[in-house]
Formats: sequence, structure tokens, C-alpha cells
Amino acid sequence: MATGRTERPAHRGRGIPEATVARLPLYLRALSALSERGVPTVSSEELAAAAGVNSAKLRKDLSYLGSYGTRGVGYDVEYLVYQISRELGLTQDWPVAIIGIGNLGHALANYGGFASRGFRVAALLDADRAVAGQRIAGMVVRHMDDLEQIVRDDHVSIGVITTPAPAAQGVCDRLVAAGITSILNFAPTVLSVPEGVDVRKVDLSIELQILAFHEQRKSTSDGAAPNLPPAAPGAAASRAGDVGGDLPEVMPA
Amino acid sequence: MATGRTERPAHRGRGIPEATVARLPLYLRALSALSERGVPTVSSEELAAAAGVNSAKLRKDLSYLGSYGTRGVGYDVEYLVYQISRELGLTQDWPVAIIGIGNLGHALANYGGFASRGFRVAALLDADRAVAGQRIAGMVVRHMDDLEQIVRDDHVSIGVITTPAPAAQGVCDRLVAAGITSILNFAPTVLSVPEGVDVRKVDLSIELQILAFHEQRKSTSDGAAPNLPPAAPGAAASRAGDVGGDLPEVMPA
DNA sequence: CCAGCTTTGTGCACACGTTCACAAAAGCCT
DNA sequence: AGGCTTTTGTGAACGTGTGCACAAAGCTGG
Repeated sequence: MATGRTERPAHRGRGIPEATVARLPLYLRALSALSERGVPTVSSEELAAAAGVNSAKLRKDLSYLGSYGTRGVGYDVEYLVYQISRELGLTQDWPVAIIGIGNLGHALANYGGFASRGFRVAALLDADRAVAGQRIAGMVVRHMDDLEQIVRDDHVSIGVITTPAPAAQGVCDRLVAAGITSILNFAPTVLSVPEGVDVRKVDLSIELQILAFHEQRKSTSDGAAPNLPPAAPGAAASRAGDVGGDLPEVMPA
Repeated sequence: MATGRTERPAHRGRGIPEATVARLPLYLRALSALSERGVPTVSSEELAAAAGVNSAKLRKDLSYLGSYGTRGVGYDVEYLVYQISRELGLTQDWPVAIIGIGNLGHALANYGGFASRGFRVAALLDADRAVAGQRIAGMVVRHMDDLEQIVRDDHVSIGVITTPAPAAQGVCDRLVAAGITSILNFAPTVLSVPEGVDVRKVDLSIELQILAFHEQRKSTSDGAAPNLPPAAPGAAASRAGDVGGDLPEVMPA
């Protein structure tokens, strides 16, 4: 969505659909597991099951990468691991900086899943001078003042923001100014960035709210009557007067 | 996707598109900020900017909830906060259990964002008896043995899995057996669940890989030549023999 | 009470994503 | 060598999501 290349005819040649890109890591993980078990080849049906998608989708996804795979046999596991890794850019090193060493930043610094697949935690930073200087996961936490220098010297290419929400935009701006063009944001805020910078968001609270929505649906449709009379259309207008009233408690009655 | 109601004509009446549901929490957050600043009304243009979406999309999203909003004026902030909250099911209490108190589970237990909006951490569980019994975030960690009883007694409705990957499916199965139908999974595994159970996945490693993909694109299209000669079609077949070779290092040459 | 301005709600067209279903390719067995 | 089986790769139909553009609705000022 942030990647608005002007001239993209379709997805012929080098254009892989965004939805496909988002699934490649899933396939890669399943393939890695097969590889470790020494499985030499896998069919689209088996791999799809392992990745939790349907097989037609998997085949179409893989077809964007090229015509790997052998009809009547399946896909060579090792070869496909390599092709997907290369496509995702995992054959190179991606130094990552984590900014904001609170509970979450601390956990991420220690998180094993980070280290695998070319992602290397190159630096930990915090704005609090009491935190900077501490050793975490074998690294010394640096102070925010050194951000620009660290990005430059360590060739940091991805910034992970785990600060409190109010600080996130400021940190983001500094990262962008320092040349970072890929940001993973854990702070519950919308970050605004210039064209060409990719931001991905991980938001716990949003995920829970989506779950709650579906959960509510389940319980209201199973037996209990939907807890709202459709509230005559036009109610918004007739009610627009009582601004400032504590509607949340009043309306539902 | 998991919600496969047989008869859903379109989105008239009570059917809100999934994409819209995913954005409602965003709007809600923006609205809450406005509410705290005492702003009484907001236009679709302003709210859209605050939520980082375009205004037509926002209006269409809100129109699924009903015809709140007043032409020529905008939306009443408080009223809309309430309507979205109700639609998402946030007017009720959602007790959450966190299973797996490692780095991440520990961080989540202390995470403030959890507590807001009706989500309440009702229990922390771990399979390790050395962890069970510890006090974290003011709660005593319970042992996995008590899972079923805790779910029942505390009316837990959402399970958060923060165990290592190999343990996740087993925990998931026990949660489902105990009656949980909403799961937030942080373990890097595909969980298989019966129909009717919703699973949402938060996967750090996948997000990083997607960023890496785009980052790679940026650098290869800026100047440097694409680092692969298209590798004659049919190569997969001719190469299918050398299984077991360390292709990853060999192929790129 | 009317004219003009603002802003919502939505019909429509288009883009993107998913799934079906099948021809083409490859291996295998007799 | 030829037919049978398996499985890929993809054309085509369908469904979902996005964005434009505008009519309808409401407010305000004269």
C-alpha cells in the first residue's frame, strides 16, 4: 500500500502481488521444517496444508517466482527454500535497531526469532540515560543521541520502534532523517512518513479488538437476541443536540 | 475467513466487511484522542487524516455501522466512540489468559495497552513449575495443569499464546477443548483449529521479511542491476537431480 | 424562507485477490 | 514405447476492497 510505483503494468516479470509476498515467509517456514527433516520434495497439496492455505493459492503464489517445481512430482524443497529466500532478500544481512527498551523492547532484544534469517540486532537504543549503558542480551544499550551515528556506522536498514506512543513519531522522523526506509512500529500510533518509506505496524490492541468483534457475533447469534433495536434511521440527527452528555452510558438503555 | 456463515447475502443489515472491521479500532483510537481533547465533532476528512486512511474509505466504513454523522457538519465524537465501541463489543468485559510466560509473555503481562478497552488479563499460565508461583504484574503465575479450571472459573474468552513454537499447537488444542473460541497467537506456527474458532497471528519474523523484500526492491531498482539472469525456464527440471547439494550457496553464481 | 456552502452517504467502475477446473508436462509401469 | 497417473501452472469466473464523483441533506446568513 505504501509502495505506489507509478508504472506497474501487472505482475509480469518482476511484480509480485502484495498478498503473495505476505505469504512467502509462511511457505519458507514450512519448507525449512521439511528441509530439517530431510524431506527432498513436496507437493503443493502437502506444502499448502503445512502453511495453512489452499493448494491453488500456493501454486499461483509460487508461479509468480518462476516455474520451479516439476509436474507429477512436486517442488524440490532445498531449491525452493533458496528461491524464496532470495526473493525475500534473506540471502543478505539486515541489521536491525530496536528503539525503546521498555518491556517490549527488552523482550524483542532477547527474542530468538529475530536472529534467524539474516536479521541481526545491531543496536538497542533508549532515551532514558538510566537505561542506556545497561547490558541486555549481551549488548550495551546506547542513548538516543547516538542514533544517527549508529545508523550510519552499523549500516542499520530496519528500525523497530517500541517506544511509548507519544514518542513514536519523533523517533520515526529521526530514523527517516538518518536514512532508514523500513520501519516496524509496535507503538499504538499512526506514523506519517514520506513517500518511499515502508512502515509496518504490529498492534496488539487492534488484534484483540478484532477478536472481540467476532466473539461478540458468535454469542449474539447463538440464542440471545441481538441487543439493539435498529434505532430508527435519522436518530443521529434528532439526537445531535445533546452534545457533551455522557452518551456511552445513556444510549444503550 | 474462519467465519463462514452459510447465508450472507451481502453486507446489508448486520454484515460488516472484514477490511472495515480491521480499521474500526484505528478510528476508535483517533476518536478517543479527539474526545480527550474535548473536540465535539469531526469531519470525515479530519478523522481520516488522523487514522491514516482516505476519507471516502472512512465514510464508507462508517456507513456500514449506520447513518451516524450529520451532513454539512461531521460526526459527533462521543457518539461515534460509543457506536464503534458497541459494534466491536468493547462495552463488555473480555477476560484474557496469557499462556507462556517467557520474555514475550512477561512483557505482555506488564503491557498497559492490554488493560484498556475492556481487555483484562485474568490469568497468566506457564508449563514450567519454576515459573508458576512467581508474581508478575501483580498476579501469581498459575501452572498449565489448572488451565481448564481457570478458563471455566474466570470466564476467560480470549487466549493469548506466547509459548515456544513447538508447544503452541498443544496449548491451542487445550484452549479449544476448554471452550475458548478466540486465540491470539504469537508463536511462529500455523495453528489448526476446528470451524468456529478464530485465530489471529502476530508474527514478528514475517513482518521483518516483508520489510526486507521491499527494502531489497528499493536498492536493486536504484542503480544496481537486478542480480539475477532469468535462469532459463526448465532449469528446475534439469537441476532436479542434485538433491541434497547445498544449493543456497551454489546456485547464485 | 430561500440561496449558497459544507459534508455525508453511496452508486459505479476498477483493481486486487481467491478459487475452480483443466490442459500440459513429467514420471512410472507394463 | 505407449498409455496411465500424478501434479503443476494458469485461464477464467467470481468475490472483495478501493476510490471517484456526485446527489441529497443539513446548516447558516441574509
